[in-house]
Amino acid sequence: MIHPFRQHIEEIIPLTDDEFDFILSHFESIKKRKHQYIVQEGEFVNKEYWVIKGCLKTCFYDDSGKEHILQFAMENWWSTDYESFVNRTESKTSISCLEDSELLYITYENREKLTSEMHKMERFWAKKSKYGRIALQNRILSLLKNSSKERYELLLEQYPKLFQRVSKKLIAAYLGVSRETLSRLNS
Amino acid sequence: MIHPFRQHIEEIIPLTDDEFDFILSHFESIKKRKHQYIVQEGEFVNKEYWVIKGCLKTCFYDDSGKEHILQFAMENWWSTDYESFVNRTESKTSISCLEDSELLYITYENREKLTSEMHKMERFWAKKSKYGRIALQNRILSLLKNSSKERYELLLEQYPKLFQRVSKKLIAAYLGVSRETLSRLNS
DNA sequence: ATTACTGTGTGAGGTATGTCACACTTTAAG
DNA sequence: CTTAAAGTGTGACATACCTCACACAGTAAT
Repeated sequence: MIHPFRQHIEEIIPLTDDEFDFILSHFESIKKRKHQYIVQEGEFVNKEYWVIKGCLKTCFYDDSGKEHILQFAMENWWSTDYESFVNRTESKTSISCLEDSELLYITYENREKLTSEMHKMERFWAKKSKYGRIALQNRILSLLKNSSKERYELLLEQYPKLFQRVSKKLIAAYLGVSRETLSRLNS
Repeated sequence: MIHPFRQHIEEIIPLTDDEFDFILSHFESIKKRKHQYIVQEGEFVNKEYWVIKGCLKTCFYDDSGKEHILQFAMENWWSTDYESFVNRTESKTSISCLEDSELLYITYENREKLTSEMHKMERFWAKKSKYGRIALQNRILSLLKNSSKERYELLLEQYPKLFQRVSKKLIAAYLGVSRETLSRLNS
């Protein structure tokens, strides 16, 4: 059976067996239990994670202590505090497990090494970065132009599986409304 | 005098004279007047622009016809409908000039060509893409966690020049509030 | 100079959303 | 099994923000 991570990379760049083994040798795997943290606010993050199995949330808090969600990550998604990872600054967000999770991760140093040793991976990450940027841009568009109800429906349409795995409170924190308002959107 | 575009690239990657000339040969320049469009919604965008002089807005409209602003671009900033440019899809946004403007642009084909011919530029764009992603991420963080007043103050702090060149109506459309509300924030 | 257009501030009133409170159910922990 | 904790829905009320209206200043076009 083909490794799900290989399948993920090959959606963008075809690989030989040797190339995949070489890539994989730069990663480690790790298991984490529900409620455990992968990244804590204020840390210097030097790993980027890929979800083999499980579900993560990237969250942050406003001055009144209210939680907001930047991103969920389910199977085949990447997660890290991107700003901290790229700029070597303190993380503004925390990442934790919503379920018991199995992850691959690559350190900053290994990512740099792999980027320079293997041009295919430089191209892979460049593509990923482009797509990530487009997704974020569309989220901003949606935050500005759509009502809460519309944002709720768009999310439901795009990621129906999320609603079976994640509490409404967290969905609300992602959409930018209170859980009470989210609850009343259906009526 | 050093070309401002060279200076811009050299903030990330040092260049020889020949390298810069080679890069520049892939670009064209163009002048546009205030109110003219660079990109219109629905078009397939195949150019990426760099502002030598002037000011652009990237805007889009909700169902009620209200204008929202995704991005401003002043001197030394890049602008295009990134999704359309990367994915070869129809643009969701329009880009137009807020002042008479002077621009450099590169076509999609030339960008691909330059990326493959010159590894330094592949790295330059990869870096730019990373930074762009971080900026967008921070905008989402701000939209979720900060009040309108806080967003206003953060923008004023980060881009004071913008307020001397752009109407409050457009600032409001960028921040995601009505111009009336923006006007009342100061009191 | 005249006219139109755009930008800006401010009042009045409506609406969407937030906050607090409580009830009840479901899930997790000892 | 028992108890605590988290998730969910709903009512009552407060509030931030939107919309519409109007006034007036500044700018551009004829």
